[in-house]
Amino acid sequence: MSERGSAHASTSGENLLFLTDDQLRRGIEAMFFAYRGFTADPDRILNDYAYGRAHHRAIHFINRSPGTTVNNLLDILGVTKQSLNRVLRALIEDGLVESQVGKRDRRERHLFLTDKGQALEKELSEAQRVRMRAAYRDAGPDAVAGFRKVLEQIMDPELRKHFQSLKDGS
Amino acid sequence: MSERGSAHASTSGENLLFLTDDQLRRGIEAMFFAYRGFTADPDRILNDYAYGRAHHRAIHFINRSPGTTVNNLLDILGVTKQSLNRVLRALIEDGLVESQVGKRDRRERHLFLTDKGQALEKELSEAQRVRMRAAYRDAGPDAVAGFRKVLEQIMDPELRKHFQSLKDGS
DNA sequence: CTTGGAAAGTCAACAAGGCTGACATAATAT
DNA sequence: ATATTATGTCAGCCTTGTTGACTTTCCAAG
Repeated sequence: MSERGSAHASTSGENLLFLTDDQLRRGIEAMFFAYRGFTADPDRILNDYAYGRAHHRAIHFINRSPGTTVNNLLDILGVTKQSLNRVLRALIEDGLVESQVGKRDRRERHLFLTDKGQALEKELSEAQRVRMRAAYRDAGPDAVAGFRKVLEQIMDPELRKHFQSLKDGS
Repeated sequence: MSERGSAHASTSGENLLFLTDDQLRRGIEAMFFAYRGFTADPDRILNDYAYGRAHHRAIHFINRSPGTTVNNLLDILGVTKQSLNRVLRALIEDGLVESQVGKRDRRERHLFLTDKGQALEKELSEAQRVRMRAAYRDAGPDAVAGFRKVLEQIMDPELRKHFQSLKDGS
């Protein structure tokens, strides 16, 4: 934590200019505008398939952790089972997701993407990656590290756990 | 500018590891989880007032640019006038927003927060700033700079203009 | 073996907040 | 005069979230 030489705004010898309300407000607005861009490309594609963001999120995390249970997905997505169920039902009916009864615990349903589901997942995630790749490249590796660091701090601790447990494998 | 692939280091003398699909996916998930945290605190407050995020956004940008017109707000928020109108009507009826007929162009309505509106704005934004302040502090100034840099690149160019024009004054 | 409770699914009803389309009004611009 | 712009409004639709009530399945503890 280096010292910064410049002028005021310090309570403990550090330059805390980056913590002014104005800086914070800039960050808040940046999050707002960026999130719109972040979802714009997948949204366009989903529209063609008559799906929405809720379907995208389910597809993403099923792809990420094949065989995950409904309850686990519920935790990650933070919606009610009724809400998720509506989405899953559509995806299963349309043949994008397969639901397998658990072997150890046959109450549980394990979720998998079918080939068709994987195809859509790839289309969606690649569209989203194109934008992120361009942003990362323009901003550079140091900026990317900071980006991720701040985002991680913004998360609720509960969600941060989920995020981190996705780091390695499911 | 090609370079894709997973794990090899450089094609042009630079280390491009931060552009791997895995890194991109991590960023995508970080955005997802962080945005949830980002909106969580205001959402809780809004719930008490029977308002939603749409009201928050309107309040935020009216506070940011007092006297802004409906059309300008429409551009920034990226929703239809019907959608915005529903929200504005509620805020005006409840005495949080005041709508003044334009003087030069009397078709326009200029929007202002009343004292009551400013009070809610302050409550909402302070709740959001508490989280952001903690995140900024934990991540440090360099990370914050990178955070903002990447977010700005993620925005649609159209929205980036709006973001940037909010930098100074309205 | 019975039973309590967990996991999952389902139905119904509702709300917020998006959307489109059609139309009204007022005022500016041509 | 007429066209265009800015705004407002009504009606209706969709997605995606919510609660509440209820059922089915099935594991596990008594």
